[in-house]
This record gives sequence, structure tokens and C-alpha cells, in this order.
Amino acid sequence: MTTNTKRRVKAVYQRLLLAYGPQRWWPADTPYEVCVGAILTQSTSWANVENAVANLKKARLLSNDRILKTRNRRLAGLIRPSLYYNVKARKLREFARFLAKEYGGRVENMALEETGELRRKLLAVWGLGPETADSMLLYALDKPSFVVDAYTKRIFTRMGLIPADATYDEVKGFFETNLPRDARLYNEYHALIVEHGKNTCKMKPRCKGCCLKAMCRSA
DNA sequence: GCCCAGGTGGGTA
DNA sequence: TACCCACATGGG
Repeated sequence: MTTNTKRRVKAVYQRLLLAYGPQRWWPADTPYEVCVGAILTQSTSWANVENAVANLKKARLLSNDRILKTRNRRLAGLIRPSLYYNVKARKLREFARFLAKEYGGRVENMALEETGELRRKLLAVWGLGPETADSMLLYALDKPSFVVDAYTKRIFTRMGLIPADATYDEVKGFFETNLPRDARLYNEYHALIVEHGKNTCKMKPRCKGCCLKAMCRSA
């Protein structure tokens, strides 16, 4: 990995920060709420997730014990706005069962586990893929685990920094080797990528007015 | 009315 | 391994 690559990765961050300002993620009140949101936001816009989380709060079900005690059908009804509500209800309960069994139902106890080992355990839970697991590590536990999503790959592939067929772990590795190991930086960088993806990447004609245009091969 | 969003699991060849 | 499909709401 060249110092030039490191410079470009840093330059992208600075351009995004300048364009969108600090994002200060994750939008949630507690680490547990981050974990729930990470599951609910799978392939779903955040606005829909907010409605689903609000329903859970209103029903006083936003706790590991309550989710474990609630039937799938009731849970699914409450998280209906978040799309794929039946599978997501199961995912919430699978996570709740895991948290109860391994960590006494407390997210803070997860934080005591070594990051690599915890990531392996999270990935073994049904319904938790790499992006969801990394979101929990980074945004709920403040662990330096870079989160990769569809926007990340799209943006950095267009800039010629990442091959189009790169796997999730390869993209994650790209960022972790080209950035200082800093949870706050990873946090802000991913949040900025999402913000950028939601706005500029949809622009037509593509890249017009994009803050990364000067750095983008396909612009 | 159409498109797509802060993915993941399962089935098939 | 590499695809393809199911899941299935709501805002622009």
C-alpha cells in the first residue's frame, strides 16, 4: 500500500467532512438501541428504522429481556415500517438470545471481549452479517472496526482505489490499513460516506456537483 | 406509478 | 464458488 493511497483516502475524508460537516453518529440513545438499529437498518432507509424504533420504545420493548419475552408476531407488527419485518423480528430475537446467553443480556459486557473474537461470535449469530456486526462493534462499543456498505464500495471503486470484485473483508482491510486505527475516525468516515451516498451518488447526470468529482475516475 | 434504501440467508448448479 | 431470489414498507 503506497503512501499515495493513504493520502488519497485521507483527502476523500477531508473533502466529505468539508462538504457535509461532522455527522456524530450513531443516532440512538443507548448502545443497545444502536444494536437494534443496526439490525433494522439492513437494506432499509433510516427514516423507516426510526419509525420502527419509536414503536418499540412506545411499547416499552426496547430492552433485551422484553424482546426475548415478546412473540415474533407482536415484534414484527411493531417493526413493520422497517421492511422485512418478519425476518427482522427473528433477527432481533436471535441477537437477544445471544446477548443473554453470552453476556448476561448486557451490551457493556460485550465490550470486555477481545474485538476479533467478538466479531467472530457476532457473525455466528443468525441474521448478523459483516456490516451489522461491524456497526455494533464501532457504533455501540466504540471498537475500531471499519464499517463497509454498498456506498463505500461504489464510491471507492469509481475512484479506482478498490477493485469492483473486492469482498467485504478486502474493502474493510483497505480502510484499516490506510487509516490510523481510530474508532472516532472510522465512525465519522463511514457516516460521511453514507451521507454522501444518499445525496450525491444519486445525482443525474452522475457526479455533477459531487465534492469528490476531481478525484473520481468515472466522473 | 416507479424506484430504491446504512443486508442477509438460503437454494441451486 | 457464483449467482439468483425472498424478504416486503414508505418516501421522493
